[in-house]
Amino acid sequence: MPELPEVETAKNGITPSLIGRILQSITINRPNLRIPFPTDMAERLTGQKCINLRRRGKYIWIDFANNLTLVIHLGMSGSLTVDKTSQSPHDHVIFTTDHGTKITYNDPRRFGMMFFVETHKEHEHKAFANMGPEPLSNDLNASYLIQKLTDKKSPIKTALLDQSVIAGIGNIYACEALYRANISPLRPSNSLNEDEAGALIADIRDILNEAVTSGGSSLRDHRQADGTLGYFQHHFDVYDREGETCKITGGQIIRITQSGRSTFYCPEKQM
DNA sequence: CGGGCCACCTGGCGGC
DNA sequence: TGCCGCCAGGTGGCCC
Repeated sequence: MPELPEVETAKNGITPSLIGRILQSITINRPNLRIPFPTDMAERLTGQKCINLRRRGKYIWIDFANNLTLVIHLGMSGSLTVDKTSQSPHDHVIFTTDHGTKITYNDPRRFGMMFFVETHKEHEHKAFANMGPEPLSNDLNASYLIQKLTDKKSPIKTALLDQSVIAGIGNIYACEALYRANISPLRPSNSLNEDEAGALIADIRDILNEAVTSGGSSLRDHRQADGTLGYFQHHFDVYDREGETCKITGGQIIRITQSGRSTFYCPEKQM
């Protein structure tokens, strides 16, 4: 599921059940996801009070009163559900609060991860030390982006997936933002001028904000924390629409492969 | 060092 | 109906 809008939706979905609550128990049903769970993860969390939830890029940060922050990444297929009504063999971790609320981490492909950092020392961890600015913050602006792309000859689509350039963008929203900005995904990153960089940033923000408002995108069976489906997938202009007609030019949307990932775009609109 | 390729996993879907 | 190959929202290690 998880690019910035889906991670933000997941974080917001579990926040009311966790803030101010004490974890009563943690059930861990297997030794690892992509990487092993931290040693004594359940013991370190049991009895701890949750005081805040934050998001950085595609990671959720859950802060506890003892200065411990649990970091969760949803990988390709992870989800967090409050009081899930059905069970699945891919329910790997279940957090139970002192109110009896259960928050289930489910992840069929197990590309997700969980680890600890010391609160307010997140940036010392390698996952965050080199991470680019949040796209919805003022840290991202045209002069930053131009400077960051100066020596990059790789395609702009590939650069948008690079979390050290901008945090949180993935394959869907990279395609959608380039479509809106009329920029070909094949353009060398360092060929963008300041106006194009500014327009691209504005479109990235619009897309991400719209998707968050829509509860994210639900591909396959992914759902929000309360079990409802996101619906931004119905607003995709190009993603997964190979062969369909561009609503602006009437041209055909095509699919190409860049760095091993599918790119969807309209060659007539995006130059 | 930048960039490409592949591995990590499971499951759904289309084609034969 | 089955089976098989391909594809999937991400990341990071290895290699040139």
